[in-house]
Amino acid sequence: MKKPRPKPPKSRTAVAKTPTLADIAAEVGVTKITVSRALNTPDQLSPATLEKVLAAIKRSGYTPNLLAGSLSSNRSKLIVALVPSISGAMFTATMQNVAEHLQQHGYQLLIGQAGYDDAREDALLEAVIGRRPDGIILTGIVHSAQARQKLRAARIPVVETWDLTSRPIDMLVGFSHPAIGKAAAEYLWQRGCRRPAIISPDDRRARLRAAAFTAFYAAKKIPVPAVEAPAPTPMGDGRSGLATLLRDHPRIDSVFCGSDNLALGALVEAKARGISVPKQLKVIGYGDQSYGKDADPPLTSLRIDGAAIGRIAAEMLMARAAGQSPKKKVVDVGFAIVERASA
Amino acid sequence: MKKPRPKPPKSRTAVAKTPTLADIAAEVGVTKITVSRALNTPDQLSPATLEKVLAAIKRSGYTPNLLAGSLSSNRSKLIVALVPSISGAMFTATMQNVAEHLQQHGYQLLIGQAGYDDAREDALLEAVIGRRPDGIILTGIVHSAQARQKLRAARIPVVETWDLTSRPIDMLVGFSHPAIGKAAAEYLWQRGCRRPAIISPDDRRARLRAAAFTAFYAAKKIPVPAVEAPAPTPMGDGRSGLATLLRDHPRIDSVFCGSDNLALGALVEAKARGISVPKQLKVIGYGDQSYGKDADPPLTSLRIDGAAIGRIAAEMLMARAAGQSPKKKVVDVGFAIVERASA
DNA sequence: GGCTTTCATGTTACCGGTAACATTTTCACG
DNA sequence: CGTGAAAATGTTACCGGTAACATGAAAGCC
Repeated sequence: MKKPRPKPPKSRTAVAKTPTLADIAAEVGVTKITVSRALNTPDQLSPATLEKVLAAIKRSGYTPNLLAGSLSSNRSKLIVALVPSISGAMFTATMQNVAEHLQQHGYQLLIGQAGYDDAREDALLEAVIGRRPDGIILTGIVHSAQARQKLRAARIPVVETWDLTSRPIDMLVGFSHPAIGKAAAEYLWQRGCRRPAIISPDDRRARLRAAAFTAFYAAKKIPVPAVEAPAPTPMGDGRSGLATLLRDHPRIDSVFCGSDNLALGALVEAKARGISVPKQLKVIGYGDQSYGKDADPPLTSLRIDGAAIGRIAAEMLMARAAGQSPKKKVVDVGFAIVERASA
Repeated sequence: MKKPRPKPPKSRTAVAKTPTLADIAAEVGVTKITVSRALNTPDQLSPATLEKVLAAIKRSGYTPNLLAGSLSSNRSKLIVALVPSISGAMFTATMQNVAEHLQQHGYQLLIGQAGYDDAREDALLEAVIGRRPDGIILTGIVHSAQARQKLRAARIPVVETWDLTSRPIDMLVGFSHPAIGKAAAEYLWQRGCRRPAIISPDDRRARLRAAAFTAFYAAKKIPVPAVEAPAPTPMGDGRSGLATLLRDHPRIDSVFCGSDNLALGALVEAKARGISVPKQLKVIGYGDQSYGKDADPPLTSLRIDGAAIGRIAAEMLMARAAGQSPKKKVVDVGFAIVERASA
């Protein structure tokens, strides 16, 4: 049986609200959908109507509620990227490129700071998925099984970056960290270094590089002393890191640094102690930051093409948005050793 | 007259969709609102029901659609911060602090990159407002009249930061750039510098500092040669900047650098030319980045408490969210001169 | 001129949640 | 054991848009 109709509920917002489609429509004397079309598909309207509607929109200072639009259309025109730290200069080029590419397609990029800590990543991912972006770009690969499952269940295109795995959640653009560690080791080995050491950030990817470096020398029965610094590593940690190494292992002849910042700090410390680089000590960095070439001596470093990562990731997402599936779901952008004077 | 009822429209999404509140509710045998309460106000439910619902949620991998929730409740639990560049180390501490504070209150921070270019800021702001965040943090003050009007019309709490104005859109946490330029000039003047120069990024705030610096010396009839570099300024621009200055004005005795990066580059260039710092040339930076103290010589710099800016901005927004209005709508966090060996 | 197309606009339902109020159940207590 | 208050759950409407289909007006065509 029909219940008696409840009395009209009072308006939820007592104060003046921001204008909506309906307000504009009423003012112009058309329906909501016409106003919607004026904004989204203007060539579907007659020039006269279009002009009237746009004028009213302008007059009222109306800003479309994208929450409502996205909910209805199931498209948010929003891509979310998660980075470990917004300060990490490494990812800047990537994000810059992503943002530029997305902009061309009318998409917006928002960046979330995940931290280097895995625990928080899960919570953040949940919140991100909840906002139903049209794509998610992750720095590094996701390790929590639950997070992977949720990402898959959400059916949102995902690009993992800056790392490599044979089983990505969806798509991937990255490179092999172990390959970098090995390349650095080979490079130093060929230049006669027999007593290398490592100064490394404590994040997972840096550890992969360090482990591969150590493994290379271990195969030659050479142990590699190492110190770790909490990411993101400031230059000062490179100074103190080298100081620690020299105290415990005064005869080291080379340092593989897990970031250019650390390498720069090591250079400063070496200079302060009168150790000549590269003669007595070879120093090699990672990241090839722009300041490396201005260091004294100029820094040898491992270069990653972060811009390419961003460009490719964005292209993959845009392809998906257009309904295509990208030719390759996994792209390895590789790396290069930039040889300068420090090693 | 009632039109004939249209035939039931076909489902909009043919493929399997992600689960919704209704799905969970049906599975457990309760209504949507009960499931909603399980997530938002769990102590309103009986323990038995709560457990059943949560189990079903977990089983299904359900992720709440925050678009729908925000639309309905008019609260998004989202704060958006716009920074000129995510690479700018200056804003990192601010964002870090904002993120931490917000997290404690269950809010999420997303960062948008606005660029140093004003034109784009308007478009980005429009998109941001459209997502109806519960607060907006801006780096710098907004200058476009239209953007200011839209921000006001949207009734979203806004905090402008890193600058000062007597007429903020809403709230403000910052400091005076001209005061900094003047302080730097006084500092150098007192140390005997009579032929200063400037290397500055080309963004608006840096120009304010440079202009005040120049004005101080102009009052003493001393012209100040200056070079500009496009923001964000890498260290290399400091090198080339000093080189340019020395070529055109070989007798300068001090440089006020608009960023620590530039100052570091200037130090490198001076050293390369055998110019002794601070004896022949005093160098002063801005930002007091962590690497400044490891420079050779350690860098004198103007320190801004970016962390405090972030903390206060977050507190202001959280106060607003709680329905209070903060005691002070404008906070000047000031600055300090950190004296080291370079000047 | 009548008929088919195309163009411009409207109607209805729905996206997936939450607010506000209503109803039912449970529990304490005289 | 009845009664009133508190606790648990339900009902209805609505947030502000867009999809899909419907309809009326203008235009093309033989």
